Amino acid sequence: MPYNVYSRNCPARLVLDRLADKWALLVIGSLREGTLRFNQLRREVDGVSQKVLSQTLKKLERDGIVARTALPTVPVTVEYALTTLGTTLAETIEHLSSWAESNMEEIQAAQARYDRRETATVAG
Amino acid sequence: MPYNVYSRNCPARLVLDRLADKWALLVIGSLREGTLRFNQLRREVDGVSQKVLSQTLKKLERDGIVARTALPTVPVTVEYALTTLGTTLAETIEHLSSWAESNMEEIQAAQARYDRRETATVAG
DNA sequence: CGGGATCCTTGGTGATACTG
DNA sequence: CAGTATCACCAAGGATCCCG
Repeated sequence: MPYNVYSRNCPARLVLDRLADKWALLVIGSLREGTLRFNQLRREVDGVSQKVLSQTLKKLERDGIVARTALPTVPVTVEYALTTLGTTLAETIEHLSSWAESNMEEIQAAQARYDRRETATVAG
Repeated sequence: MPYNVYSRNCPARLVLDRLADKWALLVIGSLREGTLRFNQLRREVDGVSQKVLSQTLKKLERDGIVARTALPTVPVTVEYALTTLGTTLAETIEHLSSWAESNMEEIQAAQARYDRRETATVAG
């Protein structure tokens, strides 16, 4: 193989880098249920600022993952939806999401164990 | 349902937030092939600083995804490996990774299209 | 309503030096 | 080898204001 995914200049790594974006993941997940407008998305993805949401959507649009449609209403209405490509990605992300849901208890238990060891070390 | 994954205080979202970490993803991917030592990992994950690698490993250890073993050699040898939990996560990430590989060409094409439109708009 | 421009703060990042 | 500590730096992110 010419290069592996972990190499800085591997194209797949570039894609992966972008996917490893908390907000992008959350936006894609939100759009799985259907088309949303800018402020709907903003409310759905709790904690995202307007600036970052705007940036994120622009990137995703550029990547062909999200489609942006501006309706000529007054005031303007802008709709965001997943493209076909985006839908396949959303399914993949869904796996990650459900993994997180299934294993979060185990993770929290591990964290508690780790933290107890930490303080125990300090104490004794 | 009590809350959705996109809510700031949803436990699953907390897990997801952490997973949306480029370096964590890359580290987990690297460990899929087997145990690695600190500097091996550092070489494998191209571009990671030692500070960040250290932080990342500590988080992953806390989450019970990675196991850290210090061998009493001189100088000390520290090995990192995936736990059982980590292995299941690695499989999930693999899906994401292979999605990226399969679709990166389409993404790059979309980007080129987008950029052409951009400059076209500017030009005329 | 959607989103650009601006300012300002935080924290990620790299380089360097040091310890066990 | 496997880190920790420190510093200088820059870019990402939040808050705010404003416009079409």
